[in-house]
Amino acid sequence: MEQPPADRAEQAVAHLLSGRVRSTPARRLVIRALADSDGPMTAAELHRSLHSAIPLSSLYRNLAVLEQAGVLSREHDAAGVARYELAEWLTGHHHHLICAGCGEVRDVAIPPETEHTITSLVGRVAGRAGYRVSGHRIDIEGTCPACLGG
Amino acid sequence: MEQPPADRAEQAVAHLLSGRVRSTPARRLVIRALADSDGPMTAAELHRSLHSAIPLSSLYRNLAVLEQAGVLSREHDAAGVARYELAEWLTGHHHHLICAGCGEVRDVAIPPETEHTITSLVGRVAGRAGYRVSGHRIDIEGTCPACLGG
DNA sequence: TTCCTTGCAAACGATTTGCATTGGA
DNA sequence: TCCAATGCAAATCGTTTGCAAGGAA
Repeated sequence: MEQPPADRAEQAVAHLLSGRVRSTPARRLVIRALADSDGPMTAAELHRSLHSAIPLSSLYRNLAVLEQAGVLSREHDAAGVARYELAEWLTGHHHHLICAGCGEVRDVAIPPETEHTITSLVGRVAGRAGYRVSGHRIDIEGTCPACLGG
Repeated sequence: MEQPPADRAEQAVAHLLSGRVRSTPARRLVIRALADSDGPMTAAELHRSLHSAIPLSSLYRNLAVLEQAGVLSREHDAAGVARYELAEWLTGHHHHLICAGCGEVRDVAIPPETEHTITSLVGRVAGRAGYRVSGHRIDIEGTCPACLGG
């Protein structure tokens, strides 16, 4: 969004090396695929997109390593399947547009002023409940153009 | 939130009957348990809370029926486990406070004016992407009081 | 050498389903 | 009566793990 996918991928790899995490071909492939995607991907989607170059078990193991390294984050979609994307410090803060028809998840950014409003509101509401806030996530549910025109 | 749990449970049962869905003891138990909860519950939590009165397979089947009937909704938590709660037309619109420590999910409401602001903003952002919006969900991630004091 | 990573196959846990039986309207 | 709901056991599917082999530092 703010910067080209290739740069984000580089940053991610650099971050790995700065820790004690190896940069392997498989990991670079995964990072690249996620950097090029316009939304979080499932393990199966990654597997397909990489033409089965990485067996599912290795893929899952690498996803776990990358998640622990802080390079990517995991969530679960409406079907309960895990979806992975680059961590927010790489992609920039954003939210998700989720199609009720086909289930696709697409990144979307909202204006900084509104983000700011939401952030402070969220802090106030959570503080009232005694929580210390670490972040928030907004999922916008709707129907995508493709499913609308069907 | 706006109305006592018992009323919501009654409304839910009435809604079942108004459709072609039977009101069975198991379903009433599930509805009552969810109406009394202050956050979405997993099938395992429901099973435990009902002292195993309903076998897991029947529980899952009833949850599916109730979801299709529009009486409850399903989401998936960070662990990928399904959590069920009464549908919003019964509970009123609300969001979730999620503890990163223990994983508990708690209902939280935010002020109507802010909701309104968010709703219109969300509509604008999604519209720009060609989506027709049907709703939104905000998850506030943080640490609950219990986990903070540990 | 010494770990870390790999790939296969087997194990896992949440959820679903087949089937015979029970029960509500 | 009759279709829907039940309960058990077995199957399913995404995900995880044991283990032996391969690679990088």
